[in-house]
Amino acid sequence: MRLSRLPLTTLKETPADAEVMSHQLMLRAGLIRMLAAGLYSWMPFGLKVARKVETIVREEMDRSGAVELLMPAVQPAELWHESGRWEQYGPELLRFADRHEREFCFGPTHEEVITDIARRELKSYRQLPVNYYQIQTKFRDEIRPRFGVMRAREFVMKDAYSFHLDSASLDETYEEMRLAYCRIFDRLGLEYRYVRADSGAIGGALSHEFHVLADSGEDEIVYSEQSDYAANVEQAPAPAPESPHTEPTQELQEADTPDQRTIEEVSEFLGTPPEQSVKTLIVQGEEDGSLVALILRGDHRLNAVKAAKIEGIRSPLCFADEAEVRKKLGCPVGSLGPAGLDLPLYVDASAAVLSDFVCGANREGVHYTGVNWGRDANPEQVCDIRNLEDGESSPDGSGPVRSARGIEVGHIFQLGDKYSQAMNCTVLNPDGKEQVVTMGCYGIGITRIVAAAIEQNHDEQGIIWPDAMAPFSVLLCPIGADRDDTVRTTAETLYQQCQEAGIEVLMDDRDLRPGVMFAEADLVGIPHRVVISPRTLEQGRLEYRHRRNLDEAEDAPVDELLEFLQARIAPN
RNA sequence: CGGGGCAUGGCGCAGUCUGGUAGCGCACCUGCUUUGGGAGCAGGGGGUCGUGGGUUCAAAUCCCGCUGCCCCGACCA
Repeated sequence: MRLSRLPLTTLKETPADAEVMSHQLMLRAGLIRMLAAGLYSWMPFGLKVARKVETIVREEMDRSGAVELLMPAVQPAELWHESGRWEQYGPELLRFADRHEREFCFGPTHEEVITDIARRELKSYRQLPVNYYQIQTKFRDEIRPRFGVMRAREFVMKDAYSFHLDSASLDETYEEMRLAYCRIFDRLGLEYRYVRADSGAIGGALSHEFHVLADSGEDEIVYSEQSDYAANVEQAPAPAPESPHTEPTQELQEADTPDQRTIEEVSEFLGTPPEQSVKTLIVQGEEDGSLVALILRGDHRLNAVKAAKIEGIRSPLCFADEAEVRKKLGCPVGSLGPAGLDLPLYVDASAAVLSDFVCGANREGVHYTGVNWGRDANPEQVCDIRNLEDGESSPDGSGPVRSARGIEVGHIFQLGDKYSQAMNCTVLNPDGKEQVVTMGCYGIGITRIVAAAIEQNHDEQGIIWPDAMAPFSVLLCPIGADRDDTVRTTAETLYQQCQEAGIEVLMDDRDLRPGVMFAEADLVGIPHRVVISPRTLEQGRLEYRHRRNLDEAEDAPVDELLEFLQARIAPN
């Protein structure tokens, strides 16, 4: 393609409302444009990249034996009533009515539709297992779309759904999908981890997430360096406390702590370490209007997912707001503590073994010291409601875990019979009896991968595309082509040659000044750059640089540029 | 949805407090010069100041409503 034919508009300045680097660079490099909150147009360059991702995903899905189909994006409400999700799904589901007042939604996912297809198409166990997939635009009316296409409302997803007679068959396909996902992310050239995950609202038993590692990631994952244990912190069990509960040695005492609210402030003020104190968080209980207290060691962080799974605690976890706490408990949140608090206490195991600890006295500006369980407060339940932290021991006993941030780009689930049961999707088994099928589902966020790849591959100048995702492999930069016939004809010849050889080549034939041309080249991040200029052409050579090492120029031969390039372009 | 902020040409902003002929940088167009890291000079086009109402001789500026967007918390590929 010739850049003169493509109205590429790049931005020198960063749009003010783009927070993360990938969003900034996608806007600056002209990959996407925002239409409304969470809605983006994919401009020619951006679309090319998204298509590259799609192609690799499609190839590996096909290789795994999955079969592609395409379902409607708009789905009738009846199906969602059948599965029960019309009521469950909440405002994230975009609902609307047609001219006949029939209710529909824009599909955020397709379990209902595929299960409907399956129950019509699949009659015999002989047709199983089968794994259907599609690549399609989804819509989820996110509470807060942000980070550009990373968390957009409309996005492209590859979703696959497998059907099985038994769980052994599901296990097999699940493993095949895991391997296919690994091949996909390997081919895309991304650094990723797959982790045990919480299966969340979609339900089912086993679940793994694939995360692209990036500091801007919204998820925290923990992994062992000694074994292949890796998990989303959401569901990684925290280690049981090493030291058992010891007997009290101190009396309960009040300490004035004016204007000291956070654990850090109080610890500093009283001269006690944070791990010798306890923090108290008030959340809604299972019964409407009821409150419960969560107690954690001062230096630990609450794990909302683990907490919400505990009986007696509202799921999803919902914090009581400050005003409510003040009204019902008579003190600000910074002064709460388990001693004398008239709420059920859900105490993290690490907090439950403390003795002589510090906590709020449920009065503004006052804390207790020398607090002890049994004597001063009694747990309703001792449980695991905190995050596993970097450096703590791995749940599989293989040594310490590391923690890292990740962007969730893939998620595979064993669904079991949640949908097939509800929607009566059965086949005849070898005994001639009707049997409810068992299901798996497997998602990849195509458009999110584009953003995730940029988060992982950029520098101050711009994007550095991995070969497999680059909109073009090679960028030809003729310098002074309007003034120098040799440059122009050489560039034209090389462009033709590359095209005939099947190399995806982009020529910047806009006759820009070199500085502008290079700055834009760096911004859009095409991996292989060849400069055609009078200066080097006089000596019968060209200048080659890889986007990743802009400081290292190589001489490239004019006569054998194709061979030169082919040796450097990674096979896909 | 709760809390905070913003809305002035395509982008980034000033002007708003203290009402008085709408401005800067980038981008865009024309010409000349320049040509290996976002050029220089000269000229030019483009804005009902988000929207509806109110106050006033006069509103981007003050008041009220609405809308949109961004940021912080609970959801997800």
